[in-house]
Parts: sequence; structure tokens; C-alpha cells
Amino acid sequence: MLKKHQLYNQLKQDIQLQRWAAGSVLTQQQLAEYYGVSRIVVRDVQQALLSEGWLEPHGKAGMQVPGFSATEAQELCLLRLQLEPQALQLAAANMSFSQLGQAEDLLAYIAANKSLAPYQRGELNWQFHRLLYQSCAKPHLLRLLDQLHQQVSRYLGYQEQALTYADTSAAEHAELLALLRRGDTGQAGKLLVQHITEAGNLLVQFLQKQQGA
Amino acid sequence: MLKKHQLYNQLKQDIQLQRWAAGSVLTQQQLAEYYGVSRIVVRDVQQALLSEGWLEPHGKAGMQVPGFSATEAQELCLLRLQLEPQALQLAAANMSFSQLGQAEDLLAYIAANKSLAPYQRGELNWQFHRLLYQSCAKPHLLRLLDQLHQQVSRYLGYQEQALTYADTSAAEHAELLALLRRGDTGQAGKLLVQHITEAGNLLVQFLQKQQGA
DNA sequence: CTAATTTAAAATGTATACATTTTTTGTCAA
DNA sequence: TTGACAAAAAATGTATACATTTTAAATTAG
Repeated sequence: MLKKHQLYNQLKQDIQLQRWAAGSVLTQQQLAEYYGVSRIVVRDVQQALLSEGWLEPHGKAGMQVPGFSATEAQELCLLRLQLEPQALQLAAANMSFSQLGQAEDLLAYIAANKSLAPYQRGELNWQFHRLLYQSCAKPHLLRLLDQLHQQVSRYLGYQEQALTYADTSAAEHAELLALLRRGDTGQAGKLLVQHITEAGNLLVQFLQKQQGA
Repeated sequence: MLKKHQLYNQLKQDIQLQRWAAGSVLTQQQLAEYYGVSRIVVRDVQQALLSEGWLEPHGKAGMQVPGFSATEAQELCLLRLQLEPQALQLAAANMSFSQLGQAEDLLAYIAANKSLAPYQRGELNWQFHRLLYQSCAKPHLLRLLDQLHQQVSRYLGYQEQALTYADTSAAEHAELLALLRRGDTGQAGKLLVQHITEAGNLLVQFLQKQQGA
């Protein structure tokens, strides 16, 4: 029998992999029966996923699996641009070598495992970014960034073509790290902006094609 | 017997008015008994207040009433500065006269009722700000701003002296509206920055004195 | 046939009861 | 006295049962 956090992961993954189609309305009963847990657990998980944008309200009964829109993706990109460079700037001052090392380890790990599932790769990439921001010592800012990532990751699971971008992304991550190591905060910030913009544009273009078809 | 949203409001208010002291650990049972509802309801409300920063995790049992810190207030101010001017900028283009009118009505209402409770005044002031940002058409940004306001409002309830600032604040709100009406977006943005900064500084100074004592 | 109203079904909210986990208390040996 | 260990108490998690609300279906008047 699934525990709460297991159901949380399972349902999230099932949404990401389109096992529940966008637009579907999921009721407590339905999910409780399908996953073999009580409605109480489903309620908790639904609530969590609702606040993270993995589910949307749907009238007074059920929750709806959200779709994908280029407009939304653009907004998420905009918010990343608004917050992440700021976080990096603040963090740069307090960053320790141990953290830079950790980040480097992460990059190495990603590079070594060529055959990671897209969503795993996405998760690890975010962990890398997250590490860079960590030492900004602004808990609320970090919380907002985590939320933002939740929303973005829903798209990344959808956009399988992320793979085509993986190499460019990895190279930029490495360069970012190098700039931080040598203390060139300004340049690092600019690169980060470029990095986020590129990823955003790629995603938006992908979605626009999708919508056109 | 209290319904869910009633308990939500009641508990929030009781926290704001220090009926539950900062640092207190509130368990489900305790609250369920005190407010005369079942634990299920308490659980839901606790979860909501947790995600809004009105309660903090406390180990594996109970939730803690958070305290106040100048550092946190400063961070919240920083985030407001990072997001609200952006929202205003985006909204300015699409703002309708009906919305400007609504905002004006709000200001008039606040001005007319001199004897509003501090938290009511705070809530109305936010509604004013919210109205200005509304037409930015960026749901995620607006959601972040609402969250941010939740956190800030906890402080505003604490800082009773907000009243001393009320007049200045009202004047600036009026001027902001005038600038928007005449389409001077740039100047409006600058004034907003000043407005948020002033409020933030006042709050931070208040908290620093408090901490010193 | 359409629209409105009633009736049945389904879904969610809430309370209670039980299971599991966590915390505290108390005991005993070093 | 102190520290580790065991037992009891308390708190939370989860399931089931009931109450209320909401949605869908069916019936009937126009």
C-alpha cells in the first residue's frame, strides 16, 4: 500500500508522463480507488499538487490536470529572470569552496550518466542551480525559486526535446561555475540571464509549434 | 461549530494578535479541542497556514508560531521591490479606466473610515496595490505577490505603529493613481519603489528597536 | 421539444475509531 | 548523578462511516 509521499511522487510522475491527460478531471474517489489508498491521503496529495501547479481547481468537485501554454512558459521564464540572477548575486559573496565543489560534482555526475531519464536530468540540473543560489541566505527567495522550479519542471517533462539542449546547457553550467570560482560575479550574472533566456526560448518555440499543429 | 474557513480566519487572527505567543507549539489535538472542531479540519487549516508562513514546521509533531525578525522583514521588502514594480509596469499598458476607478473608490473608502482596525486597513491597502497589478495578466506573478503579501501582513498586524505611516501612505497612493491616470508609467514605477522602500524601512527600524530592547 | 423543477447519484466535508510514529516519562545499571 | 534503555503517554497518520454539498439525471409542465 502506498504511503503519502509515494502517492505524491507517483501521481506527479503520472501527470508528467501524460498518464492522466491534460484536461482530465480527477476526483478523490477515483484516485483513491485507482492507487489503492484512502481519500484522506488523496486529499493531502491533491492539495500539495494544487499549490505547486500540478493540478488546477475545477469548480467545486475534482481537480483538473493543467495543459501547456507558450504564454505560461514565457511568464515562468520571465519570473526566473527576475529572481535567479538576483539570488546568484546575493549568493556569490557568501559562496564557499565546498559548495562550488559540490556543484562541480553534480555536473560531473550528470555528464557521466548520458542515459538519464529527462526528468531526472532536469531535477539534477535544478539541484545545480539551487546550489549556486543556496548561500544567498534568503529563505523566502529560495522558497519562491523552488516553487517556480516545480512549475517549470512540469514543462520540462513534457518537452522531451530537452535532450537536444543538454549539451549547450552543460557547457554553460561549466562556464558559469568557472566564472564564479574566479569571482567574476558580473559576468556570471550575464551568463545566467542568457542561459535562462535560451532555455525559455527553446521551450516557448517548442510549445508554439505544438499549438500550431 | 466553526467551519473550515472560519477556523482559518480565527486562527490566523489569533496568531496575529499574539493570542498564541510566538514560539508556541500548536498540536492538532490542542487546537481541535480549543476551537471545538475535529482534527481533520485543523490539519487542513494548519497546512494552509504553514504554506503561507503563519506557522512553521516543528520537528515531527506540532507547528510553531513564528516570531518576527528584522532580517526577514528586509528580505520580504527586497522581494516586493523585485516583483511589484515589474508587475506595475506590465499592468500599466492594459489598465482600464474602470480599474482606475475601482482603485480610487478604495482609496476614498479608506480615507473615509478613519477608525479601521490596523489589519483591516492593511488588507484594504493591499487590495489597492493588487488592483494596480491585476491587469498585468501574469497569473503566476500575481500568485507570488499574494503569497508575499500574506507574509508581510503578519508583520503589519504586529507593527501597530503602522498608523503613524498611514497618512504618508495614503498620499502616495493617491499620487500613484494620478500618475497612472496620466500615463506616466516611469514615474509611477519610481514612486512605487520609494513607497515600498519607505514602508520596509519603517518596519525594519521598528523591529530593530524591538530586538534591541 | 424545451425548460424548469424534482429526484437520485456522486463527490466532497467532517467526525470517529484505529494504527503507527514520536515524544516523554520512568527505571535501572554504571 | 548520569546515561542508556524500556515502557507509557501523546501526537500524528490513515481508514471507515456518516453528513452535506454538488452534479447529473429524470420527470413533468408549458
